[in-house]
Amino acid sequence: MKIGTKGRYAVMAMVDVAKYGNKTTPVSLSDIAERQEISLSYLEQLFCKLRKAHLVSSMRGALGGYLLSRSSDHISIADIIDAAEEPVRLTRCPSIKGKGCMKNEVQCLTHHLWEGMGNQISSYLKKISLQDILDKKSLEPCALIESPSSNHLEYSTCS
Amino acid sequence: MKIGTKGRYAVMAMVDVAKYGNKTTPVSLSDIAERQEISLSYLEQLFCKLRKAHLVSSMRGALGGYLLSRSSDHISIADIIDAAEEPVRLTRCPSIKGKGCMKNEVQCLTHHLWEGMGNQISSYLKKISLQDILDKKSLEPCALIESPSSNHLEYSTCS
DNA sequence: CTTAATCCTGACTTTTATACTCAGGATTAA
DNA sequence: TTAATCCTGAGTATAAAAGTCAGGATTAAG
Repeated sequence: MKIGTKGRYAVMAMVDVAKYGNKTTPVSLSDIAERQEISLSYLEQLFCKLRKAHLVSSMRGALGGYLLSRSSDHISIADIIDAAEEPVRLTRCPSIKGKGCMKNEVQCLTHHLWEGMGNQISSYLKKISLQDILDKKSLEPCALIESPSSNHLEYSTCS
Repeated sequence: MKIGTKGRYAVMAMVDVAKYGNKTTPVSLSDIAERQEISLSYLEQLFCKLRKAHLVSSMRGALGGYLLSRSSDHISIADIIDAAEEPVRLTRCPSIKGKGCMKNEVQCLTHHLWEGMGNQISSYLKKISLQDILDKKSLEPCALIESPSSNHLEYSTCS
């Protein structure tokens, strides 16, 4: 899993749909574009993916727009990012997932690390739902405890 | 914190130094380049940063090379990545760290999320030392528990 | 004291991925 | 019939990443 603007925009847009839509009234992309300051065409691309991932359903025609296809507490952030962001595989060796790879030892030693980190991120994002974001209760489970000296520890502080 | 090849190469190179060097014999970049299949000039750039971050010390001249400047169990992966990777700030609003930002509500709701995630990653990587990687005990603390359906959950499976 | 191996540095180029645009079609409420 | 919307693919432009190059500084060994 990787997180770039695409994923971040997708999350923002979904929060917008969750906030301004309900079961009967869909939210149009042009409204989202305006509120979130994201280009309309770019949103169209994103929602194409979100729809294919069954996170939203669309209503075409005038007064159309998008609706969440499940309730906001059953959509996790990981769901959204998985849908929006294309999978990256910055790999150099032909290891099959699960099976270890056969190359140079030192290189392979680090595989566990990246896998572990990916799991860490995705398990974190799986625990957080759209509704949690609306309720602002996204932060508690993760201890902010310290990172006093280490600056530039920002992943992307701000959307 | 962001992780690209730069950070990954840096970790691989540091593991290499930890493995093939000791207190008296430094490891030359040309050896690392060959073993890890990373371009020499690129390594030179990386080690410039690693040295400035006091993670390695250099010995110039023939038979020179790099040494860890602390023992391998006192160097965390977070240390290495912080040193190698330049900080990203994919931000659109002028919020100051700590202080909340003043813009549009939905945008700001997601800030907590990204901050939490950054903390999640860095606290994970802080717990893992170079020595842990050599000992292959990097994976245990992080539960691999499940990710059955969700494929492309790879951050970067392979170096 | 010369040489070869190394570190050191900045500037440059190439490549790739991202972010974004554009053009046009399909659908449907009013 | 019209205007608002979704829908899609192809194209472009920008920026960041990855990698190269050229040349200097330092030093162990012969």
